[in-house]
Formats: sequence, structure tokens, C-alpha cells
Amino acid sequence: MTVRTRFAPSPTGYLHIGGVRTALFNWLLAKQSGGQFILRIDDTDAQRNQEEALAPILDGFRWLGIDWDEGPEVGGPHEPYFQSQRLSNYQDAAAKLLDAGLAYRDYATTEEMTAEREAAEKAKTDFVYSRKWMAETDEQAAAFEAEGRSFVVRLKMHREGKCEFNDLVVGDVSVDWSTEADHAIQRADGTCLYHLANVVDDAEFEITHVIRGIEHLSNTPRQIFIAQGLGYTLPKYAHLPYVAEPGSKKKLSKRKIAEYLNNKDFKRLYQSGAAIAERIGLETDPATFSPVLVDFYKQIGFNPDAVNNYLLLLGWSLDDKTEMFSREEMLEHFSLDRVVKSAASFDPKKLQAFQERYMDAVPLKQKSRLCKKYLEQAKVTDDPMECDHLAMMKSIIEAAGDRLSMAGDILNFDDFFIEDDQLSYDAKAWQKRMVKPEQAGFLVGELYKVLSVHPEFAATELETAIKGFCETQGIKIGDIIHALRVAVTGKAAGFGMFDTLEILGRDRVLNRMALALDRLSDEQKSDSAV
RNA sequence: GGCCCCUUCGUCUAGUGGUUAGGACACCGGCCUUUCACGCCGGUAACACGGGUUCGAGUCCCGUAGGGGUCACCA
Repeated sequence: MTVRTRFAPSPTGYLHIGGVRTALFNWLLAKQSGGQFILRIDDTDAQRNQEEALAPILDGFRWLGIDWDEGPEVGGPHEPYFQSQRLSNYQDAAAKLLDAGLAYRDYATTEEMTAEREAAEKAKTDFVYSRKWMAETDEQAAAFEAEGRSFVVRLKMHREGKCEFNDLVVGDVSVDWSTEADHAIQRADGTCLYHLANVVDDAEFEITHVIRGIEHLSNTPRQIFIAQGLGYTLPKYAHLPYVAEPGSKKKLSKRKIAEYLNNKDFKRLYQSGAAIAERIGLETDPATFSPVLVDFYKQIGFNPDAVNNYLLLLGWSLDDKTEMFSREEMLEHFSLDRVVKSAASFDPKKLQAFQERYMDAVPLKQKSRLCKKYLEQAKVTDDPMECDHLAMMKSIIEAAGDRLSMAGDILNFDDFFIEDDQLSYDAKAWQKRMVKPEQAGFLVGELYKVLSVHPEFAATELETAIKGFCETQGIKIGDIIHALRVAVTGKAAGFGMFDTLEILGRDRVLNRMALALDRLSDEQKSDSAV
């Protein structure tokens, strides 16, 4: 039997990290055995959906390498894959259930229904609909219609016995049919609701395994009821625990970003991402740009495999030590029976740790390609980047090593690209390294003389030269290097000083040293004037 | 509230009756070092609680507590 799984997003505009994990598990189960993964668009609730809201979701999946065998854009033998275009299928199914006496026309108004529900709640009992406005014959229907009522179609659920099924993650599940309400499957306007559409599509698409969030576990009995009523063979079910908020066990929700921002680690991730996004001109409103949404990672230069690997381990494990999984290894080892039963909190730090490991393994060429885009979009360089900038960027990437944990981090090294006289100095660093040490100005001045006549402007030679300089001055290397770094980069920290000098080149180094010295003496003059 | 589910270091997890309860991220300390990182070495840290069953319980049973999910003419 070919395994066929599906993921069914509503076009809401954003791809949620928890949803991606569900999709990934579906994808893995299908692909590991040569099956198919299908993307179906749940847009039956026409009002709340817009067409353009689908694009970001599809882009997100493509970025992650979660490809679909059937669905939007690729089509397939069961077209269409949009629920909004499959209405007649659902209506046929509703009619069939009506004919079979497994559903009925219900003429209750919303108010009447709510009143019954509230009465049950007050009495602290299960809500069981009285079926007072149920019409099973045309005569009954006509009578209600004479009163000006309209109907919805409801499931005529069993009121005794149990619904029993096996869930591949949760285990055996048993639910009293009596606790299942008579759910509506068709609206007064003839359009159909989720449960019906879902079951009909799963059957028509020949889905063999329904893998979804555990919030759907309680929906399963009524869906089984529909499927059985329609004579379908039941798929296997697997309900995944949800992905929880950072630092809590509540379900992760994209609407509660403000709250998550109180979490230190979440906030830090958001801020580092937002800093990059701002520079490349993206909207950084946490409502649409946050670590809960995959687009966030895509925009700031995460490695999609790092995201997949992290998500794989959020609620699943192979053994007591394996953490790194290539695409092939995921496919080889994934199994539903090793899915954990409890909710797993989203941990921004661990995700970042995965990103660092993955980035470390990315070859220089590919890193260059990724970083280039950020410098261009932030207008740090021309777009497209000139050749000499490109060469410099490559040197920077090499020298930066793992200080580049995501591609967007290249913007931290923008000081190499800007004009010497445009360099800004970190106020604290300037104070601590240039102003405060009495010798700093003098030493930078002396070093200027040495460097201006130094023959070979390459890292190793510079190291020898500067160490020699320290000896003749009778100082430790730290006495000059910190001041030099601030003078030349404006920053307190960065990668190796000698690499920095080599990349900048003699002219720019000397120029920046001179500029810094001017600035220093200007400050001192105005100080003494006061 | 009804129904259902879950509970091992701060976090993700390993563990299927006998383990010094293992790993990873984070954290702390040290080494390395021109800064910041990396790396290396070391460390702190967990079986929610109470009863059983058993020679023996993180592992099985019952209860309690806590956490969570779900109860639409949403999906």
C-alpha cells in the first residue's frame, strides 16, 4: 500500500512553526516509503481567506524543501485541491448522509441553539440537543419553513455505544458517542463545513494516514461517523502533541507574540532578526514577523535544514544521542511510534544552536551567495555588488568564521564597506580604548609610522611587525590592539586584528588611523578649551 | 464546568522492573587568546506528590495535584 499523507493549511498568510512540524512529519512518513505528500487548501470559510494569503505558505514550504506531489500549482489526479472549488462533492456527500438518515435538516435558530447549550452548561451536564427543530420528513420541513425558518444539515449522531479507534501516537482511544454533539456539516447557504469537507477530501484523495495536531483528536469520532456513513475505509490516525510556548506548556499561537516577547530568549531571537530585517527594508511588526513564523527564518538567513532538524527533534527522537539528521537520515529513521506524547516547548536557543552547527558546514561559495543579498539589499554595497567588494566580502566571511551564524549577520561587518570618513565609532569603545588610556593616541601615531612603511600588508607579516613594535615600545600587545581596533573599525569586538588590517588594506588602514587621531586631538583641544 | 490528554535536569529528550538515571541546548567555572566568538576540559542540575504491587519501581496499578487540549452555521 502506498502511503499518502496530506497537510491542509488555511490560507492565512503565514506559516506557523508548529504547522510546519506537522507538515514535516507528514512529508517524512510519505516520502520514506515512496508515497505521496499532498497539499490541500482548506479555504471553505470564504470570508476569512484571501488568495494572496496562500503565496507565503507555499514559499515557506519550498524554502524548507518540503515539496508536495499533488496540490496547488502542481495539480494532480484529484484536482482541484482547493476546498472552495470542491463544494459539489461535499454537497453530494451531505445529501447521501441525509438519505441514509445519518443527518437531518435542522431548523433551529442560532439563538435557540445557544439557549439549549447554555441551559446544559448551567445544569452542568453534557449538551445534548433536544432535536426539537429536526426535520426528517418533507412535511416537517415544510412546516418549519412556513414559519420562515431556514435549515442547516446536522449529523444525527449515535446516542449510545462507544467510538473506538487506535491512534498511532496516542494509542487506543474510546469515546462515548453520547458526548458527541450533532455537528453541523452544511450551512444554511448550502456551503459545507470543515468536518464534512475534511472527511470527503481525505477519502477522495486516498489519504492513508491522517497526521495532525492533537487538537483534532476530539474531532475524530465525528469524522469517523461521517466516513463510516459514507462507506469510506478509514485512514490511520496519528495525533501529534502541539508545539508549546517558550517556557510554558500552552499551545504556541501566533496571536500571542507580545506575551512571548517577555521571554528573554524569544525576545533576543526576535531582536536579532528584526535588526537584520530593518536594514534590508522589511516590515518588523511582531504580528507578521516573528520567530513563530517560518518566514522570519527565511528572511534573516537561517539554513532551512537547521529549521527542519530542530523541528524534527521537537517531539521526536531516534535514540539517546543522535541529534544531527541530514535529509536522507530523517527519511531513513523517522517513525511515528517514536513521537513523544507530551507537548514540547519551543526553545529559541536550541534552534539557534542548530543553525550555528549547520552554518558552520556551509561552504564558502554558498555563504557568499547568501550574504551578498543582504549587503545589496541593505544598500551597504551597490546592487549588484562590485567585484572588489565581492572579493572583500569573501575574505570577511572567511575571517569571521562562526561569528556569522546566519547569513544576515554579514551586516555586522558593514564597517569594512563604508567610506573611511563615514565610519562611526562605538561611544563606549572609543572612550575606553582611545580616550582613557593616556598612551593610546601616541601609540596609534607611532604605529602609523611603522605601518606606513611596512612592506607586506598581509596578516602574518603584520603580526610580526606589530609584535616587534610592541617590543620596541616596551608594551604588551593588548595596549595597542584595542585602540587600533577602535580606530580602524569603530568597534570594540570583531574577528582577528591582523586579518582585519589585511582585508582593509594599507591605504584604508592608514587613512582610518589618521582620521581617528584627528578626532582624538580635536576632542582633547575642545576639552582643554573648556 | 463536561469529556479527553499529558507530567524525567531551566529546555528538548534517552530510559519498556535491577542504570553511579545517559545525551543535547542553556547555565557556571577553567584553559586557549589581541577583543568578540569558536574550540577544549570540568561542573551544577531531573524521575510532580501519595498510596499500593514486587526481593526490587522513573518504569506496573490506583488516587491526588499541576499543566494542557476541546466543547461554532471556525479550521
